[in-house]
Amino acid sequence: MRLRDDWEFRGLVHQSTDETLLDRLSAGGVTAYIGFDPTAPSLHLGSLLQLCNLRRLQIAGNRPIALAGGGTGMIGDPSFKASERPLLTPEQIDANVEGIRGQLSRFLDFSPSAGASQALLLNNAAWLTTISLTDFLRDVGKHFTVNQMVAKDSVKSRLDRDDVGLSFTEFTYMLLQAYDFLRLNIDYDCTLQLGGSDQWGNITMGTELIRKSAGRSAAGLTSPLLLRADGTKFGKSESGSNIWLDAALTSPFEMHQYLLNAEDAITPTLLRFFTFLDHDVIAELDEATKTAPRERRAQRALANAVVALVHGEDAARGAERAAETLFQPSIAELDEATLLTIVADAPSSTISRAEFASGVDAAELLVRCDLAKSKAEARRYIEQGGVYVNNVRMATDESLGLGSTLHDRYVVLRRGRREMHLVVLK
RNA sequence: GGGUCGGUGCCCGAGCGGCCAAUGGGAUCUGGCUGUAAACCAGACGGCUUUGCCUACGGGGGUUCAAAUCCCUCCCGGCCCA
Repeated sequence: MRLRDDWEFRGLVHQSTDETLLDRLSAGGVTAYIGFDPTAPSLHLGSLLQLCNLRRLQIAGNRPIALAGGGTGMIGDPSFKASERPLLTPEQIDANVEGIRGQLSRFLDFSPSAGASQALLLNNAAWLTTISLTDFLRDVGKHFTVNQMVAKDSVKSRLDRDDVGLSFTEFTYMLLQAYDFLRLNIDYDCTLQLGGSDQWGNITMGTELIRKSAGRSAAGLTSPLLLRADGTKFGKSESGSNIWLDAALTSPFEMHQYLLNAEDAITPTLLRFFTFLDHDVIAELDEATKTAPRERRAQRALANAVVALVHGEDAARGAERAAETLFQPSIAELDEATLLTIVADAPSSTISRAEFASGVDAAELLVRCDLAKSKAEARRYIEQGGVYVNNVRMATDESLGLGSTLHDRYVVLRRGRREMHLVVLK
């Protein structure tokens, strides 16, 4: 399958500097890069599309460069941000870059056996923290006017606000990114930068700098922003926190659940962006959502594919098995072996048998299991009928004891429609 | 440095001496309807040893029986001037 056909089918292109770009990528041999901000120790679902795109490029025979923003991270990208970013310390940034490094290898082939399309991981701290200010201003700054910089959509909203403002430091960011592209173009023959649509302004600054200062041509390509039906960004959990790619921060089970609950309207797009499934499979799944939405076949396929991609096949199977077991209405009739298989994959915690036998305050247990932030909140959930023990709604005056266990060892707690937790007596 | 406006709960934003844990909107959560969707409807939404108590309206100090509300001072931000 030619890359061009695949990208068009999946709707991966939002803006492009060059009509022939997809054909050149289809032919292979292009070096392209995407930058990743080291603002956190892990990448999250919001970065997944860019990771997949680099992978797609590599599969088609191009050379992908993942650029960790160890230098730009010192400044902070103001693009479409409502307020000034807090500065990270160099130590934090270094630690974050290291965390991201490990995750990239799941998506890209960094081994020499990949030949000309061997992936590269670079850190722009290498050149950004060493260039002198006067060199930078003469070599980069001279090519741009403040007039055009001020006119960028990405900073316009900040300049128009009457409550926040934009620091000179962040204003400079677009020049730093342009310089990255120039360096990669000269040192690695990198001729393409990809990114989300919010990066368009920064990317074109780069192509312009390359043209003006090196007399070479380079291209830019952005992908559409992934929005949910209500216009909010995809990738945040319901409570607003990120879905991380690091299993220690977001368990495979949680990620699986998040995707399994994707709304119908956005699922076709997610399948195209985040999976490598064949076009006819995707078309079938689209159809399944229309004809038999309650089966959620598309969501299941999506959750399995993404968790497998990020955490491996075993993790995907474990998460699916745990979900099937826990959400079974007749959970009380399950045999012990089945429960035992999901302990590792489901969110779970242990409590001493003696403590549980003497009676545990339900509100306190909910807090301990992370199903409630405070006892007041836990009590509220119980009062509102939002707490289930072994999938049976809990009464306000009910207390928990050995009588609540399954096989004398397990208690399945649920808060609301879908927050599950397995308590194991030890 | 000067002038001026501002800093309120997750976010936006009212309040401008007591009736304020603080109107309203958004977000979130729970319930109903469903498919562990969406939309819609209803309710909840600082904490605790919960008829009460504690902590909160940028930080600290003060006035007062009583302060988010008044005064002093410091910190932070916007705009204008130098």
